[in-house]
Amino acid sequence: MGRSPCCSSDDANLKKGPWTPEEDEKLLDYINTHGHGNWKTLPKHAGLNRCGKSCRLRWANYLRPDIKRGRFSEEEERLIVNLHSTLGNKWSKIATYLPGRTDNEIKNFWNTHIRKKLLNMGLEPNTHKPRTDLNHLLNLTQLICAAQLGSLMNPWESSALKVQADAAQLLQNLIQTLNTNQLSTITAGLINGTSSLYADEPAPVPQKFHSMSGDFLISELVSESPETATTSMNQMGDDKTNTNHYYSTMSPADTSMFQAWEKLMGDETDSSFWKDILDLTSSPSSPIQR
DNA sequence: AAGTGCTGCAACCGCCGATAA
DNA sequence: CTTATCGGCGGTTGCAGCACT
Repeated sequence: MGRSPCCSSDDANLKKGPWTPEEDEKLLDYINTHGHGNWKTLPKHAGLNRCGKSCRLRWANYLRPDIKRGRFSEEEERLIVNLHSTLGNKWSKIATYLPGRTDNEIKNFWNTHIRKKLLNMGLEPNTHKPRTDLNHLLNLTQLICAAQLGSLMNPWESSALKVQADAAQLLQNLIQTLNTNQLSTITAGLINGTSSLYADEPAPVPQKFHSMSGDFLISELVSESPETATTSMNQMGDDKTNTNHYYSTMSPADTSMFQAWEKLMGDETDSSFWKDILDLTSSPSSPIQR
C-alpha cells in the first residue's frame, strides 16, 4: 500500500521554488478570509498553482502572523540546547516551547550554529557528551609532534612548547584511559550525574563538567518540562565532593591522571591554552590540518 | 574586479501516524 | 479490516549573499 506523493498529479504543471510576493498575497488573503481548511484544495480555491503542501509550509514557516523574526537570543539558544538534550531532533516539540519560532527555523539554527559550537567544545551534538571519536584527537597527535619538533629546532622557545606538548599528551592518555570500559562507566557517571556503579544512590544532577574548552555546563536534563530545565541550569554549581567520590573507584594511576587533568583545568592560563588547542584542531584553515 | 568557497535559510522530499471511507 | 488520503515531521538540497583571495 503506502501512499502516493501528495502532489503526484499535475506535478509537472505545479510551480516550485521561491514564492513571489504576489503568491504570498494570494495565500494570505485567502487564509485571512476563509482560514486554511483543507490544504489539498486550498491552492485551487486561492488561485495558486502550487501544491497544498507547499502552501502549508509557506504559511507555517513564513506567513503566519505570530512568527518572530530575527536572531535567536542567548536565552532561546540555551533553551534549545537543553530541550535538544532531552527531546533529541524533535524540532516541532522544541518549537512549542519557543513562541513565535518555527520548527524549521530552530532546526536550521541548530544545524548552522549550535551544532558547530558544540563540536568546537569537544561535544557530540547528538548526545551532548564529550566526543570520543579519535579522528578529533588525531589533530592532537599532530599538535604534539609539531610542538616536539618545534622544541628540537628552537630550543630557546622550548619550555612553553613543552608545557603545551605535555598537556596535550596528558589529554591523550586520559582519553585513551576513558576508552576502557570501566572508566567509561565512571566518567559517564561524572558527566551524566548517573553512574551504573552507584545505581542505588540518588544521582547528583545536573553536574558541572570541565570540558576541553574550559568550564562548560552540560545540562543533562532529568526533568520533563523546560521550565524546570531552565531552573536547574541556573542552579548548577560546582560539585567537587562527587568528583572525589568517583576517584575512590579508580586505580591510583588513573586517579593521579585525573587529578593532573583537574589541576590543568583549574589553572586560569591553561584554559586559554585549551581554547587555542580547540581553535587549532577545529578550524578548517588550521595549519595543522593542511 | 573576478573567481572561489562558505554560510544561512527557504523550500522540497519522502516517510509516518491518524483517520476517514 | 483494508485502503486511501491528509497533515505533519525530520532530513536534505539548492541558491542567494557574503567574505576572502
